[in-house]
Amino acid sequence: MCPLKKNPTIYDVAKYSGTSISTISRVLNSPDKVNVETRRKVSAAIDALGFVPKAEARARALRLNGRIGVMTPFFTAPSFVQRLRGIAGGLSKKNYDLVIYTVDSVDQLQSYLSSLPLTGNLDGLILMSLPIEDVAVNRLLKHHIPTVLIEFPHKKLNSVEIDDIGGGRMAAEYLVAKGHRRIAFLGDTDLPEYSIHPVSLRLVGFRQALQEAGITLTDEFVRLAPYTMEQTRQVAIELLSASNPPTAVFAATDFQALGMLKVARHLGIKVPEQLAVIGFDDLDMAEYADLTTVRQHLDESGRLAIEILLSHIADNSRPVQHINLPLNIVERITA
Amino acid sequence: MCPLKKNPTIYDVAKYSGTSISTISRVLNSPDKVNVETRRKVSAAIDALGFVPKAEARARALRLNGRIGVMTPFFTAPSFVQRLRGIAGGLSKKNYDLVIYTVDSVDQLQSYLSSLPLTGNLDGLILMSLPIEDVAVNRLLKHHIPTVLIEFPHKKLNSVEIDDIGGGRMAAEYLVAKGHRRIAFLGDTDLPEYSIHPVSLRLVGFRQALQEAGITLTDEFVRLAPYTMEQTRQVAIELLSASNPPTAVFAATDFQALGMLKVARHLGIKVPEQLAVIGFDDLDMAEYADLTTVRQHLDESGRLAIEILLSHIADNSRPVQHINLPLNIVERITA
DNA sequence: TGCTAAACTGAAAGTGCTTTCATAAATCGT
DNA sequence: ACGATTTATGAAAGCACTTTCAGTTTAGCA
Repeated sequence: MCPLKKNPTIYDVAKYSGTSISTISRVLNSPDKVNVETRRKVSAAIDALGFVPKAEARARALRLNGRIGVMTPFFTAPSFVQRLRGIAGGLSKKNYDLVIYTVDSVDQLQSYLSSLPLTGNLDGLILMSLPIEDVAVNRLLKHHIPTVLIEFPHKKLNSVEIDDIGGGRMAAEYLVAKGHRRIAFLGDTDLPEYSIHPVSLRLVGFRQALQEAGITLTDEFVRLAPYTMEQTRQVAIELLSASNPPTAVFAATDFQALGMLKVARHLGIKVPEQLAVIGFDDLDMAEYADLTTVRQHLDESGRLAIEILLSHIADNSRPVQHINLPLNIVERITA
Repeated sequence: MCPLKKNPTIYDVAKYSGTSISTISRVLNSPDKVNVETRRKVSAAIDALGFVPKAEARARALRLNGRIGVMTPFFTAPSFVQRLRGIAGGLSKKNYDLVIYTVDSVDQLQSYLSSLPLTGNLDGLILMSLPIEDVAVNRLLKHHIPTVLIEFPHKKLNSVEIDDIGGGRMAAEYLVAKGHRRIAFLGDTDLPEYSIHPVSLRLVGFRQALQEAGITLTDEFVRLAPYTMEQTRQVAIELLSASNPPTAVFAATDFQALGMLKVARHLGIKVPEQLAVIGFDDLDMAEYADLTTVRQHLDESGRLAIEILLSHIADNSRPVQHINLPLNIVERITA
């Protein structure tokens, strides 16, 4: 009869639609729990009255804001994306907003980390592949923001990690077992300075295991290229067209392994006969390319991260968790 | 005695300072109405407990940072990711929070669309590859939420689109010009029912152009497979191992083109000599695979969407824009 | 000293929404 | 057809604060 009141509340909507406030609340928050017919009536009432739920009241009743933040290096790397997918998947149906903060400098990271906790409108935070200083850790702790780190552990915060050194070793052992002696390493350099460099750890493990097999990794066989297809190709070409090229290459990321494969293809080098290539990550496209690789379950790492986060939001007295995800070699055909 | 509780409220402060919550509230809101001595005690308690009124924090945060929402189909498709990257890039340094909503059913889309404009505190919204009904459009308009649609235009809302039909034509013309007559189409079926299906449009254009070249696309040469590598392979195998296989295939997405290439490789079919493959999208990995493809600039679509959105947020009287992004063929080596 | 106005303060009633719990209705197996 | 579930709904108890209102001090002033 008389729509457009000043500021309709759920009480008004309830009256108008002939239901109760609980029902209104339900159609707003979990529509599937409301009979479709009732839902329709309520929606109509909401529209008719121009009802707008007040975020403040909601946050108060819920004792949380329903927002979880994810900070990630500006996602150029496919692996970040797959992790993000895991996070989004684990969060769907959970009634939390997913707020993405892309970081592209150490300054920005710092400033996010110093202001975000204070604004008090995040219920939890996930840091992907970002290093965090003690000061920032303490700030998060002090403000009781549940936090999960992916790929960059800190003893006081939850984390989901992998054993990069071990992964490097696995790659080395695999190639050695296949009989290779002339083995090269292809890594990237330009993960931005503020970001942890798991690639270096992979190199450490790789070198160790080779050492133990009596093989010395010479400088000539350790190549680093910025994380772009073009630069990777450049380095790959140098490596492969040397006078005495390697018979096997461990690329510290699948992305670079793919670059390597492309170069090999163009140079007419047969894979795996003349050149074995093993990658690291097991990106989606690794399967397409039949790339043998050290698999870390990227999606899973994201999924685990929110699981931990949500459980800590629900009960913030839970002890800190450090989860170590297993690695394994996926043997396809490039090595 | 025991400061640092989880989340101090005014009740805690009241107890700690031996006053009542009303007094705390007054100290916060109108200090001059509180006896200076009491005020001092309360302030001390506030400091000791590290009390931050939640509502205030929220309000401040909401003023300081704007929020842009992006709704996307649950991003399994690489193309969504690349668009998202464009969006994030265009938004960095802009002092807006990026809130991601992943949609995986038509119900969820509806419910987001009916509640987000109201409850979401969003300054603007981008819908990626999602169809939107008139009702929802009107709701957005009514609540003055600037919106940009990507890949699914609506006359009343801003949009960034491409000419899918034209793209299909380009592919056909390209293949015909190369002398092919036996040409097949590989599309996907399982873009979830709620999502627009640009692939069908590509097929329409493709068929048209073939027709004009005097070639009829038979049903046998139109194959649809769900959007997974496995299913795509299955269909590709059927197609290629038929008694009279096609000499060229247009895959409606690069992802499927890659699946096709993989199958061809496994069957020992030479590309492009025995089989030409052309894709659509120009994903990152298309370059790696040397895939000839119809390029749409995915990153750019996201960036443009954000630009339009921000300009409309700044001045909501601007007229609706419909931007049409150009397509072009990137000739690499698979076709 | 007695009486009133001014200055404080706390109890309690909102505020708009969520959620638990109990009840009522509908669906099902047999 | 009948108890057993399952599903849908409403009543009512929070949630973290603000504000009103009445009560208690205190101060002011004959």
